[in-house]
Amino acid sequence: MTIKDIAKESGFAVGTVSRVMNNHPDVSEQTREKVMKVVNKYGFVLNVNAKRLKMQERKTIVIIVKGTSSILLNSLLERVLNKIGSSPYNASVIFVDEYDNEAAKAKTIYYEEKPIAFIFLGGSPDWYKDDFGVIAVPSVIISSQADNIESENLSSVSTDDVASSKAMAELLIKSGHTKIGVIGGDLKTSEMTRKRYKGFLQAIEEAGLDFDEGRGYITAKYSMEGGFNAAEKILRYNEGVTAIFTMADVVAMGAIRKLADMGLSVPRDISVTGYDGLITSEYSCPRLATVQQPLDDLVEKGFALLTSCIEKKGRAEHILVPCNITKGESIKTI
Amino acid sequence: MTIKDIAKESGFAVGTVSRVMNNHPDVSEQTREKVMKVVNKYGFVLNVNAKRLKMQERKTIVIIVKGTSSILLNSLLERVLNKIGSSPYNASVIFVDEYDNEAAKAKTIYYEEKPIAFIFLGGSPDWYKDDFGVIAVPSVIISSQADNIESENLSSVSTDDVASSKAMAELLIKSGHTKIGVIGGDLKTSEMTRKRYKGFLQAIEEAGLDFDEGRGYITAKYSMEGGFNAAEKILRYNEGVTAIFTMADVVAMGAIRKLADMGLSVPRDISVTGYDGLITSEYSCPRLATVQQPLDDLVEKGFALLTSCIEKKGRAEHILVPCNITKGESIKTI
DNA sequence: TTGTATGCGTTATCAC
DNA sequence: GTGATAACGCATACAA
Repeated sequence: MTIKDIAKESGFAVGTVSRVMNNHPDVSEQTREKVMKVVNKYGFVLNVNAKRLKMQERKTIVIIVKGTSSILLNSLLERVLNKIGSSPYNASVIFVDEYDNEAAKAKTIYYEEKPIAFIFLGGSPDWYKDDFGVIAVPSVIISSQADNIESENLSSVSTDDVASSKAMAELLIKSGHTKIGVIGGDLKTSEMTRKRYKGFLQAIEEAGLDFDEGRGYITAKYSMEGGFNAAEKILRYNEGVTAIFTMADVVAMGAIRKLADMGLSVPRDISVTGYDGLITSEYSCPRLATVQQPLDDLVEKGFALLTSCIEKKGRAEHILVPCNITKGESIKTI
Repeated sequence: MTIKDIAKESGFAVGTVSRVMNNHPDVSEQTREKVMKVVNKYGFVLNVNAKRLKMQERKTIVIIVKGTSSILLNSLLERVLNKIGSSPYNASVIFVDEYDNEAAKAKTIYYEEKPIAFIFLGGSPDWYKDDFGVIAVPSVIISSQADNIESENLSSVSTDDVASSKAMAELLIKSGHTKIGVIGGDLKTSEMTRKRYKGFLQAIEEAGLDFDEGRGYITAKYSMEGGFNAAEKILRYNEGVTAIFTMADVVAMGAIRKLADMGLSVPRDISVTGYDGLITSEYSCPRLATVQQPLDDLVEKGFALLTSCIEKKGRAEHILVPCNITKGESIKTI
């Protein structure tokens, strides 16, 4: 069933049918009706491949999500899809593996699909240095900073990891904690981890506290399992710690679970902080002290930036949005 | 940049370039190398639209996910994408809104994209009755049962909700609970909810217990918030309940949070059961008694069924896979 | 082994 | 307002 068949059956030419299908104004109401009757009769839909080939269509925004298992990224994705749904563009979602190079993947897609723009959800700006060069369409990284990449096309909207992390550490310090352990990501590979660590260290330093970078920092995967395994090490290597600063809510939850297994109650025996502000953090027992990622704001600003780059040829920008600290119930004042 | 350009620069004809690009055997090694050199020079990639138009390509499996916010569905999606990644097919992911008619959406996509198959993640078999008729490609619903739809193309792989639910209720009863409240979904719209309720009622009946269907069943959204709001009602309407049977882990978690706010500790003061076996249930405090959905098995069988339908023209089937009950720590023996 | 020519289904540019 | 026709970029049957 092609436009040709519709033309034949309705008695008009293909050009006319095409005009009807695309709602062109220069076709008589009578003709439109006749054609539509045949179209509806067969439930005919235009062949998108032919259409796209012909139109060199560029209406698709490709969303590249780093890993499917992150609750945070899925929340962002949900919002982004909503945004795109009520825009003239359409979305194509690609999931790349946790440890894959998403910029290289984007490059392939860039050539193959010729999207009008890219949205990256999560991801490591480090990749982009090498691979982003050829991508000549507006792109935005949401939730990771990319101000160290000098590309005319790549924007980023993120929270200020250093400042937020520092604020959370300060809350811990203000609550009387002086011996704090940290469970974070891999400092070698994750820029985000480095930033959050930096903020933490700034707070420690400004408060004049001690921190043993060798023993006080435990590297873990950003997962419940990661937090679970790391919690024990924190206690073993750091006698007298009264608080654990983690770099993700999931890590905090894993840690809290492990502590409970060790007979330690949060916050009675030890305090724990999270990061991200997942919905779960509001319902966990205890409610988590966490850095609230402003998801709506992030997506709102990111999408606005992207469309401005697409339509008005605006320049790429790097925006930082502020975070709120949620105190929760997982910090004890001592 | 088209194959024409590559042809011109490499000194061969478009046909030859095409054959090189598609790894046809009947092209000399020398020619292949020369062509590839030019291809690599520009990072040239074939235009997928032209290619698909020409080949009438049907290699795409469309995955329709019901809502982005379900952790369970995202876990399934992750596994399905992995499966497809190591198959000759490629995936296209579509998210439909929680309350949308996914079968109608599938119908549109069916006409537009002409996929070779559909995979539905979650969803309400009810829709399919009306809208599935026209979809003449193999499809499988994973995690929801569809044995009441008589379509030659629609398979389903799911757990036996009635049996699993019954087993969970029996565990509760065996632990000494006789007055149990239920927090479930909307019985009017959700077949899954009806099945889980049916299993629960069977256990109650076989044990000769009483259950007040009017006051004992509280309808809630499948979310933490839903469970949070419903928990209080359960207690208010049912004096002396010692256990709450919920139909999802997220609901259980919301309920547990509410109970904690009311000064009630699980399982000391009241027992709570979940359903789904989310990773979170293993790390929550307390660990949740839950029905473990065998995600790997579900996806494995679903994909096998689908490919058999695609390739060997096997018939659609409705498979039930068994669930395991995880006891967790949220049930008190009384 | 390689080159040439045709058509996939659509849109847009002409004519009429 | 409508009809004819030339592309869009590719794969392939056929010719060389």
